[in-house]
Amino acid sequence: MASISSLKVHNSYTRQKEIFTPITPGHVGMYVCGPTVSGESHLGHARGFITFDFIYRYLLHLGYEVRYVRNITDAGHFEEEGREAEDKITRKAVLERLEPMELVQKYTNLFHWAMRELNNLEPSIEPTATGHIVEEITMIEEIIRQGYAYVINGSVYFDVKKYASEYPYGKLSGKVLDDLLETTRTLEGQDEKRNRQDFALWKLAPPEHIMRWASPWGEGFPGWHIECSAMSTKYLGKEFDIHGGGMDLQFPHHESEIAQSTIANHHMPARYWLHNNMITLNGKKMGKSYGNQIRLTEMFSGGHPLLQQAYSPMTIRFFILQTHYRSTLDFSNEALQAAEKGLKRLWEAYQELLKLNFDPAKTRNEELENQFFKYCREFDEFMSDDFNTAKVLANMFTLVNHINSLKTGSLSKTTLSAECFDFAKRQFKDYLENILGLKGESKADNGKLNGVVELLIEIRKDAKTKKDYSTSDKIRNQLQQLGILLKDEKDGGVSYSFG
RNA sequence: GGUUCGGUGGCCGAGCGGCUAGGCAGAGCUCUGCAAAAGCUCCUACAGCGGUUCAAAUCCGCUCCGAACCUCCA
Repeated sequence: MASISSLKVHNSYTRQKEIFTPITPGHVGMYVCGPTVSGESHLGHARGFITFDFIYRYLLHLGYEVRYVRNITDAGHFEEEGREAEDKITRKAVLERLEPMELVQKYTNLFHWAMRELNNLEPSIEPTATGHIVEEITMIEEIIRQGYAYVINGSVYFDVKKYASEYPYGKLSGKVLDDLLETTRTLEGQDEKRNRQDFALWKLAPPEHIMRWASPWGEGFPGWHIECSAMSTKYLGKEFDIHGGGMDLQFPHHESEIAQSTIANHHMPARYWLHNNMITLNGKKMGKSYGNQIRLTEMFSGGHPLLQQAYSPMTIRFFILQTHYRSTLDFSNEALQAAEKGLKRLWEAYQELLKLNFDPAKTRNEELENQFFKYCREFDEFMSDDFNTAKVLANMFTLVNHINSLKTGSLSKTTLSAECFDFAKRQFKDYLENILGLKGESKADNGKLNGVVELLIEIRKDAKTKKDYSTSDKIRNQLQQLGILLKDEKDGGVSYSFG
């Protein structure tokens, strides 16, 4: 088992791999930016949430007590700074003629369903932005008190220029304030802000807005960035261990969180900033701005023009695990189909491994044994090196080949020691199921159906004995059409699986 | 335009100074009544050009190409 002290993570803030040392020994506080529930999640979202899921699972595996906080953004925020402020949820609600909270509920439910399908563990706390208006207002008041925010016409803005003159604003995202000044587009209606880079902490709600809350500055709604700062502070403290999210959130979202917390709490919020990379489609980031997202419901059903078939949740999870989380991952049907087949082969070999045991009648293969020990031990090493799931899987596949060889292939006359089998089984189970979060997907486990299939196998066996191959092939082919695959094993037995 | 990060075999992707991951696809063979699965074998790449080094996909420089962020975005 990997020791806790050897975990290394890539910290976006310092741009290097660092040894992970928690603030409170044995405990980890992790905050991950959750979904905005004004629409359906797509493949790109899945990558982020799967990434932080296996990170969470690995921290648990190492023995940490983890408090994993992932928020739900259910309060709309302005579409674009400077333009006419509009509450996203309100806007869509008007279009769809739904109550804003009805929409929030619908997409929250859908999000939870997708997370379960993908086998993501539930976070320890899943706070909502609208449930923490009080904390958000309190934090804004503190920032005003410190002199880093100003009130204008019922809205509150963070004074980025003043902050940047005293603190390293832009370090996380690699931005220089002067560059931002030059490159920020000229937008209408920016007049009320002192500087264009200033961001809203609180926005006055126009009369037509439905979602609105009373505040010292009038009725309005919180800025996007303040939600996360208020909720992470409340549940994880002024300084916590890990802050995660997609790379596209580094600026302005996470940069702003750092500024807010630094002023209100006198602390950088997180020690380690972890960011997952994007999924691309034809070389372009999958995302709202490009209108090229494939929703999770579409992935699972195959109902999208770009999809040649449906892809199961585990196929998608495996597809994502095969790439390091900080690399871009390119979507294609070919890649997904490769993932589907690879996962099937891996999972079946894993099931075989669980059945294998030391066989005193066979020769012990010490060379192979050493390889099993080495490769299985390396799982720990790879995961502890910034969560390299791709390398863990590569090792597994090498062992898949050996497992199959031991069973029926070129190594079938040899065996491994009981200790070796035990270790390999334990490592595979820990990693595949507990850490990578994969699971079997065979649909039917119906006792009656199994009975019927077994009966048909008996009948087919009789036919085969009589060399009545037309009957035996008919049974096999018909079952195959129903998605039930029969395999004649070498020992004369027959196995079946629901495809 | 600024900042950052990339360009690896038919496709997807690890690796980031020496030991030429892995998956999928393709070819041949073995097993099998035939299939399927599995095994064995083959296909062996690092954008281009220079440089550093005993040794470079890996370090440095230049060129070409691409992406992300600078605006809501996982």
